[in-house]
Amino acid sequence: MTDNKTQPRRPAPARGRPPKSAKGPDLRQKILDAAEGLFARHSFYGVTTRQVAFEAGVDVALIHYYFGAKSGLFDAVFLRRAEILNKVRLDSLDAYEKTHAGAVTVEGAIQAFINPLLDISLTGGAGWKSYFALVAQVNNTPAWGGETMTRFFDPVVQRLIAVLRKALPHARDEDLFWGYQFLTGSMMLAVSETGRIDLLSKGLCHASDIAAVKERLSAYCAAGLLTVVERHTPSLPA
Amino acid sequence: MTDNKTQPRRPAPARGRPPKSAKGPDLRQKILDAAEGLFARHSFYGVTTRQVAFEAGVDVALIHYYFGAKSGLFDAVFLRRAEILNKVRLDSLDAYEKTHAGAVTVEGAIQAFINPLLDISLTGGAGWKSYFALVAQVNNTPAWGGETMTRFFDPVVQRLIAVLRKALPHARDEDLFWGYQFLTGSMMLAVSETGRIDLLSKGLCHASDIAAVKERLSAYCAAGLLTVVERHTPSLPA
DNA sequence: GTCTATAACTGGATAGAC
DNA sequence: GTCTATCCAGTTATAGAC
Repeated sequence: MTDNKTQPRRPAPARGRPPKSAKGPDLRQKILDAAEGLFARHSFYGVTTRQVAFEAGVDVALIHYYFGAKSGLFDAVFLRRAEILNKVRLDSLDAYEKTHAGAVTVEGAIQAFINPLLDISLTGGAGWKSYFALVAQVNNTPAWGGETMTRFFDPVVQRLIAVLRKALPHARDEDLFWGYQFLTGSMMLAVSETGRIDLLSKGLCHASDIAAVKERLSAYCAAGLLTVVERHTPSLPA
Repeated sequence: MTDNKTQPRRPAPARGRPPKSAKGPDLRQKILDAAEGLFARHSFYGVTTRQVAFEAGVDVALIHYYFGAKSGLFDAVFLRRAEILNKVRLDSLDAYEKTHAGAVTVEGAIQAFINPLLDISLTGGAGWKSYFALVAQVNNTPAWGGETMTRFFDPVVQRLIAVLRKALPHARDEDLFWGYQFLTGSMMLAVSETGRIDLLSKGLCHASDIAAVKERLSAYCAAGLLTVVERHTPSLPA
């Protein structure tokens, strides 16, 4: 978001977590949870602060107290899990590179990038599922999607590209970037669980079946990337 | 859309095109054009009917006269090009099957499905670009995206699946459906041109470069699908 | 920190003149 | 068909009491 025309006018009373009072339910988190679910389903403009307040069991004014303008709430929702997700994925890529030094494969690198996300979707609960749906939505928003995705997630992606370069030293960068673009499109649509595949397959497949995605997605992307790269470097050494 | 709680109350005075008066600019189309661009960039709730009216150079009341409620306008935008697109793609798949009877390949089928869309994006102008961005956005909307995509585009997709079955007679349907799911995620993100790849690649690649997509996407998806299918049917005949 | 009350405004929609 | 004028429900946001 970072909507330039609606800055929070309050002096941002609570940066980070609520200063004192480790009070039970932690209303700040409840607001974020409610907002996350609603934004994921109905987009930024499709949700009112009142709905968020109602869903969180909280007064409307409290939202402004904690987050300033509505766009501040959105940013907070987006940032909260981005930090966790980035750390998990960077660690995964680091670990893969360390344990496979000199024997880095395309599929291995892609798995190290994709699987942490799918594992979180499998075990992280409803909050994470909403979050992924939200990211998928932002990913496909021309107005500010490209910029937001870049701002929050670029470091991990650059890290993935770097590992892929080791696996494919003769690949052209254009092919790696386009390959990543295709990958992220598939991955984000899969974790946003829109239910389309249920309808399309007449109940044979389920969008919520992330295990089925995990079984297939990295093989799919790895084979695709390899083919694209090979078309441009016909005689692959090694 | 098909928002159940806000039905157009007017008796839908103009179904199809404005009855008489083949008057120059055709305001109905101008409204649709304006709405298409705005919805694509800012989503349904992010656009007001007043904005649409302003952009179209038309009075707000006229929008309600032609389309009833706001959701009616959205549906009209979505439907207008869906009909054209479906026809083009069905024809393309038919033509491919006829000219390659008995020698249907995965990549050929996928090209027959993807390329008409990419060609339209390449030559169809700004309206079509907006339309694809809009479809991409709907595709990733959990609330009604799955249902809407199914309603408008299922026949073509089922047709693609049928052709793929001929190319891969031993493939399991689950793999074909998941393969399609991955394909549509990549394709729709590519044609929504969010500009992310420009930032990510620091200017090396351009989201608007649909020719680059066309060079790579069908090879990518075909290789991916083939790999997924093969993993489950190790000894491929033919 | 939390809630009440309300200001200030924007939104969709329509009646009725032309 | 198109525009003027307007209704009014619902929105963000805040001031100020507790």
